[in-house]
Amino acid sequence: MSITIKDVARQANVSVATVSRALNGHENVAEAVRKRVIHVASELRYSPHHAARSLSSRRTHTIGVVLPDLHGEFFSELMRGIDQVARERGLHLLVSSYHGHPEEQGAALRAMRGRVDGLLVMSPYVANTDFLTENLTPSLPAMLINTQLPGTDHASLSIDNYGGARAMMQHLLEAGHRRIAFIAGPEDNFDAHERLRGYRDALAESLPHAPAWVLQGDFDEASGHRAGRELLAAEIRPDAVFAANDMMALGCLFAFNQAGVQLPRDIALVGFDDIPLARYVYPSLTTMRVNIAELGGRALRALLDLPQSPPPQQEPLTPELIVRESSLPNTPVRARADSS
Amino acid sequence: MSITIKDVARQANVSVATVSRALNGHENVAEAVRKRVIHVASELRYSPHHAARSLSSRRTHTIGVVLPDLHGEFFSELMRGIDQVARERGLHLLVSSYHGHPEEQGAALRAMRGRVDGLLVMSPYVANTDFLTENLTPSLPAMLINTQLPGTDHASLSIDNYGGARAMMQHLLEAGHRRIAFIAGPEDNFDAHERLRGYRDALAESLPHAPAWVLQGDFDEASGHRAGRELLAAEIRPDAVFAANDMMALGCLFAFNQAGVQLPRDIALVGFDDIPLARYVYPSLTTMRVNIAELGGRALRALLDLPQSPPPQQEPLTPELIVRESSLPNTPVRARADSS
DNA sequence: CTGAAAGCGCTTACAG
DNA sequence: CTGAAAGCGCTTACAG
Repeated sequence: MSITIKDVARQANVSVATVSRALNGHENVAEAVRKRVIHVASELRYSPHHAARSLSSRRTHTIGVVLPDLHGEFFSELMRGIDQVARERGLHLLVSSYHGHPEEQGAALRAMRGRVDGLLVMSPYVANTDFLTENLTPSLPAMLINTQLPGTDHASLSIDNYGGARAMMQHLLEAGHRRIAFIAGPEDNFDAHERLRGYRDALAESLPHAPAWVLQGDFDEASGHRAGRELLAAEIRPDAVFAANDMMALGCLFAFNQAGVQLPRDIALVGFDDIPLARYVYPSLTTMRVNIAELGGRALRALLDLPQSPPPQQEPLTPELIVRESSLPNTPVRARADSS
Repeated sequence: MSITIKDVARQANVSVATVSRALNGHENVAEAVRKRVIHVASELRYSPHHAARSLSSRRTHTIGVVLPDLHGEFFSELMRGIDQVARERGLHLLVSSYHGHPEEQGAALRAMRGRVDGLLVMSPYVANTDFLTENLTPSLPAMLINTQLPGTDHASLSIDNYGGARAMMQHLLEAGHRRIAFIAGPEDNFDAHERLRGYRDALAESLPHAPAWVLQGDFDEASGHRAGRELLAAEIRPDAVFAANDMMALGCLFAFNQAGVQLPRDIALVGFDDIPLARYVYPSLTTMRVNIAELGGRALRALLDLPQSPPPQQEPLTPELIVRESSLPNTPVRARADSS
């Protein structure tokens, strides 16, 4: 059995109420008593039982984080941002992922009851929002991240994927590219959807007669690699390739490298996200920088402010164009085999 | 106020005890009653209050995971493995990272009290183990991951980094390399330490007169990139470079690519970990595969078995040599600029 | 400034 | 098979 507040009270010769007050920093405790209590508590290695504390205080000091998945560059960065703010505020994180099975979101959300003071939820699915709406209760503050929930005014925070994709297209078009292929993300993914829409709209506006050239990918390197090979096999290759995220862009880049295609001389290539590797590959990758960690951090801060400031729709984060070697127009190609 | 077990009891015309039993699947409930209770519960969207439940049942169905950090390829994979097993067993995960500040581990561990049924702890620091030993109580089962805790018989699971590094050295030596440089990981990191030791020992045994050539890195691409540039500036370049992890190997690879150095013709390059990108870079990277997700999953399974089977020291996971292009001896270098 | 007591929402022997 | 009641370890009005 572990040490409880009673043990501390007995040792310190006070009531449990006083121990509680002393340890929680309430004002109304005599200084000498406080010191004694704190001393005894640390001597006994007492640490309050969290469940008991939160049952009586109605606070858990914990935030629930429900994500589609836990691994990968994106979630990992998101967690970093959330985690950092959580630490600043002394909060714990109860994480739960539903592994790409939207139907399990409901269970994940329900399981959070009585365990968290608030919820951060990301559900980048275009459809299947019922699992969400049905399980978001008004009694538990929740902040949606990158999640589209039509017909509700739920607080949410997202990335301007559409605007970002348009900005990237403008960059490519200004560089003189005309045959621009797009490697799309998963069809049921909201970000992927918006980025594709940005590509299509920008293309239709600038080059009304150019047909959209869209390859299906699913946001991982393998699908980018496949798409890259497919593009190389086309009768007329594209001038430029716009991958809906950096991981696919890298897969595509490696396919091009393997085939001896020179970037950007033969084909320009750009991505979206600005993952850490983007700047290290050769040639370095032009991309739209999305500050994912900031997205997470801001979402948590907004969640904590929620009762006070109820602006439900936050301004979306604007991605920033990062021009690197992979799309530099008319750059002299660097020598690749003439140094030792 | 949200729905409690009392509300369900009232609606279903039974006592709270019966509601509890019905919902928890106990045998001793009349079938008709069980059905009624379940129906009422779902109608009311009742979901048990976790803190209350765990306070009385002494079980939390939650596992605490204390890691140095939450982001990056390694932790992300580790979490994936842990998360998968957690879901199989219906467990939740309370995560906590101490962001590379070992001194905060104690607080993180103590905060887990009354919130978790067990602990998964990773602390890859060579020194500073006091924070750990002082806060690991026998009352809470704990499993150490990749953590060296001298003088205790704590249950732990780790990777055979030393053996892996030796195996890689053997591969390089067999391929005929003699001037082998090593890009080391952080000095206070246990994995880094073991891999360096493997390099040194293998070198000393096979080439007693060859001096060790060690560059300091810190496990990220940037430090690998720096080390790569440093190696290129050496009077006599190495035959082969062994980076203590893949991220550094990639940074080094990009530095070599930028300089026009041909891999593996000019210099062979190998890493450690087998992160997903290793197979996609050009040339693809030879590495030691560490099944990180399995490490996490196995650690959790071992934790759950802990009371029953108390073998404290688990067999370390053996990394597997994955030979790819970056170290293939005498491979014809593929053309890089002759296709269109 | 301090203590006795109620109460948070459950689970679980104990009776019946 | 069911209910009344104790109890889990805290916090917090309420008195004093």
